[in-house]
Amino acid sequence: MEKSFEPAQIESKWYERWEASGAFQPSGKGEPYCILLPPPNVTGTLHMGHAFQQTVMDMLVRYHRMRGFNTLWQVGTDHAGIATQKIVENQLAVEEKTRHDLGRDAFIERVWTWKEESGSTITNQMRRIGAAADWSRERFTMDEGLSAAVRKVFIDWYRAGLIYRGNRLVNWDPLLGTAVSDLEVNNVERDGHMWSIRYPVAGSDESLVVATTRPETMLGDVAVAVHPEDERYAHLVGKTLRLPLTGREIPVIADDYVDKDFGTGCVKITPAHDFNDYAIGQRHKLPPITIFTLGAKVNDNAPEKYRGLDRYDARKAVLVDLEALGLLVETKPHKLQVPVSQRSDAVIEPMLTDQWFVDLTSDVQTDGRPGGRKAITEPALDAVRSGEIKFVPENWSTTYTQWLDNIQDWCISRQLWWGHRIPAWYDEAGNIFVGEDEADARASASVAPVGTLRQDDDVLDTWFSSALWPFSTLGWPADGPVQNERGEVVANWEQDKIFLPSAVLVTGFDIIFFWVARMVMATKYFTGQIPFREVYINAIVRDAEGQKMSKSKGNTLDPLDLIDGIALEPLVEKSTRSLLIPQVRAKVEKRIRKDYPDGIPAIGTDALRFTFAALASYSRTINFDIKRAEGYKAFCNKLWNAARFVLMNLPEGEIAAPVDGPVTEAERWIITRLKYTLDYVEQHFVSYRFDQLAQALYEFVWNEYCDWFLELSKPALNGDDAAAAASTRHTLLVVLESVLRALHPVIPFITEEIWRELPVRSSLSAKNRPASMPDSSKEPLILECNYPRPNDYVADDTATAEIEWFKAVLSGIRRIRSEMNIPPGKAIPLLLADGDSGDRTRVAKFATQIAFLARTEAPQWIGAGADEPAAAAAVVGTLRVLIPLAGLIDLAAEKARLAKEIGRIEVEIKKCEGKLGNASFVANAPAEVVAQERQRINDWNTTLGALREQAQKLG
RNA sequence: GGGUGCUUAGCUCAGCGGUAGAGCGCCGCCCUUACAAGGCGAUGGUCGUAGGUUCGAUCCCUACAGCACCCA
Repeated sequence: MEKSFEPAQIESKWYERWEASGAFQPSGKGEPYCILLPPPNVTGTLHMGHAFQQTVMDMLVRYHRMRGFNTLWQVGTDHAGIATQKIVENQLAVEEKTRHDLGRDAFIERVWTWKEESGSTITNQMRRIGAAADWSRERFTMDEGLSAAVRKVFIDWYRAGLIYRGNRLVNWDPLLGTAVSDLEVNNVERDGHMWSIRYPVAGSDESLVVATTRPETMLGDVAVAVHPEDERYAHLVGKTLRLPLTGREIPVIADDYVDKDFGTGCVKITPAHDFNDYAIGQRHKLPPITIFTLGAKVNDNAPEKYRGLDRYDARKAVLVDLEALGLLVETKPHKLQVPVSQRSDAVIEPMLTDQWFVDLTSDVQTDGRPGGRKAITEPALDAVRSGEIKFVPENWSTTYTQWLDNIQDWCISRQLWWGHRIPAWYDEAGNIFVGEDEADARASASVAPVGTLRQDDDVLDTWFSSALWPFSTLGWPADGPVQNERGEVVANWEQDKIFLPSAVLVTGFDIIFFWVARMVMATKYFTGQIPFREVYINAIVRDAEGQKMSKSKGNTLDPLDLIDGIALEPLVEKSTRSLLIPQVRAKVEKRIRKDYPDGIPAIGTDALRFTFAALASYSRTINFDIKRAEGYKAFCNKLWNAARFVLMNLPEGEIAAPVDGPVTEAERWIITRLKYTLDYVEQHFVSYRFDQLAQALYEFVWNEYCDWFLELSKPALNGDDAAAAASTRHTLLVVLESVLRALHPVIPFITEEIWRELPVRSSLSAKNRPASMPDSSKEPLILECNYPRPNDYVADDTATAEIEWFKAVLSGIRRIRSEMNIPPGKAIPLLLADGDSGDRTRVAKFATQIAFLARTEAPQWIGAGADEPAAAAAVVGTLRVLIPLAGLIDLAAEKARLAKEIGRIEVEIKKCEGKLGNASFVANAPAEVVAQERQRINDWNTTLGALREQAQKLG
């Protein structure tokens, strides 16, 4: 083995071997365990959030595979309708073309080409993370099979009356020219103005003043509303206003939506461009007036002079004209919430358009069939409320249920070309025909079409197809094998439906609505099953200061840069490449030069994964500190070197197990510790506490195996007791081999690499080979081994007590050495006084180890009453461990050290006495707590006695 | 306005009704034959504030403050 851990060398060779072994595919044996990968955008790249999430999934998948489950990690990508279309449109823009220049078919052809070019980027990056996924079943939401599922769901829901087409107010992105979901809209606080405008009452000298942040929309006003109990305006309700600039007459209406105390208490109502106003308009049966085109320019419903103006130019023109008329009462600065499209950053314009919706809100249809709330929404709510689906951490279920309780119908149509085209046709009379294809649509119709049929131009929301992921990827709705475009079988519902429900969904909280809820709806409706039993909501990865990672801040990290390392200049270049604003570029460059003056060191995949695990508590954010990752690279190196030590000390050939079990206490102790560690690990896998899991293994490897067992093995290996030496060699190997398997799900590469170096053909490893791999001629892989279980190991509490005693003695001597500045290499005399018979036995047993590890001469007992030289002392129970002062130690310093220790213990004793002296404590506290307190005070008093005796001896 | 979190060592975070912890950093001594990406040792916190419950509160309850995020 190399002298130190070199991640790049070992990572490169294992992934292909693993994949080629077939172990990533379901074994066909054991209980099914399935994880669905949240499909990333096909043209995306891997970011820290993906890397974290995928590490979590991979740990679970590898662990359960080693535990003998029939494991499937279902992977794939989604077509990301808007994002992908926009990328290709941007490419066309460079050629000074639009998608309309190409036409629909040629454009879609071009998107496919781009998908073929860039679609494997993210899946290849996943392989670098070590993702043990079944690539032979990789799917894409636009695959023929998944598209068939989309069509079937649309048609079935339509025929069940649960999908409808309607003219509704939707969030319209005027830049992209499509409706977007309310989930794709961010409300952003912006500085704006509040304008007060006077509306004259018709046939009177009176007037009203309305306040608005969007004065241009007055062109579409249909009313002014006041609160029904607002006395100031009661006499005007029912009267008519003359709408300035248009000359139209509009009524004053009363509606308790209005807040009397906000502004003037009068609200202009523009139903065609505001969601609240739309609702009021419907209540009062006021037809909306649309005043904008789909490109957010003023349309022909407005007075001629404003027509064709962009909405913001129209605002200026309206204000100028109102001012001229003396109707602009006030202008003041105002902070307002502006709806912004996540996809284009354009300000959303609510628009009345024809769209397709999934009904999620009606209880009963007019013909008596169940409405969407009963058929789709409530089953999805019940799945979580009943506990059938559990969120981890649990409180996210509140987020889920509250959203579903207040859900709106789902607008599923998008005015895009890239996506699943809606399987609906219109005849010349406007009748709708829905079906698999035109023929099916005709055949299923109850009326004869008038003239020719024309297919709907729109496509479905990408999330519509993602909602079907839990069952469409398993082959539904076909009932036999499903092939991909290369003719390979990728799914077979008949067999694969055993993977539904999947075990756990690992995903971010930000898509609980987008995706999680919709998967539950669709899966419940179409299969009658829940899509997954648990939902683990992973934390959001932020930078070391807790800031959100963003390219314009320059605090993003590319997981591959952490794995491979990157020099400063290339890092600056790639971080600023896509930034167009010079000030932002300069800021980002400055930050990167400050944060990473030497670039980013290569820490390797294993250390990155361990870091993610160690940070994965139930907290909702994790702050990624590169320093922490470097620490875990050191851990990998520690493990590596421990393995080197073990291998250096192993003989050639078979390593036989000692016939009567481990010979030494140290061996029985480390095996006990291993057993308990594995017990914790098992619990932490169940509770998804990867931080505690990582910590338990970290502490075992470093603080127990390396710090104590390896050190204790040195005197044993070099000692005279041949049986102890042989047994110790075996235990060194057994524990190392076990802990490698235990660590494999977290750090797969290094564990596979070291494991291969072990004498795997020995009886030791053969017994851990799973039944599924009986072929001994095949090169064994750790990833196919059984996961170590607590019951594979025997606890020995007596041995543990012995070693704890030994550690206390050794730590006492070390403390004296360190505090008295005795050089570590210098051998010192060691005397022992007092103590009981147990101490005598233990000293005899551990004499060699103590002398070796503490660098002392052989221990000498001082008889009771005999003269003692002045010495520094460590106290273990009643035993005094003495280092003579002569020539080594400063008497005054030792006295001061003792006094400090005595003081500390006196404080502890006072605390105990305080508790035990309190009658109500003794009366009310549980008996074992009182007993524990009595034990403590005894122990402290024993130690105190020994320390005082020692202080007295020093004079 | 509704909801959900968070506040513990210099930093990042665990923890928990009964002796306050880890990693990193800092300080001291060591290149001791697995590992200087290391070893040994030390320092460091009245657990956001104020009340309450309790024999006992960092932990449970209430209020408040500050900081995040989600929804309207």
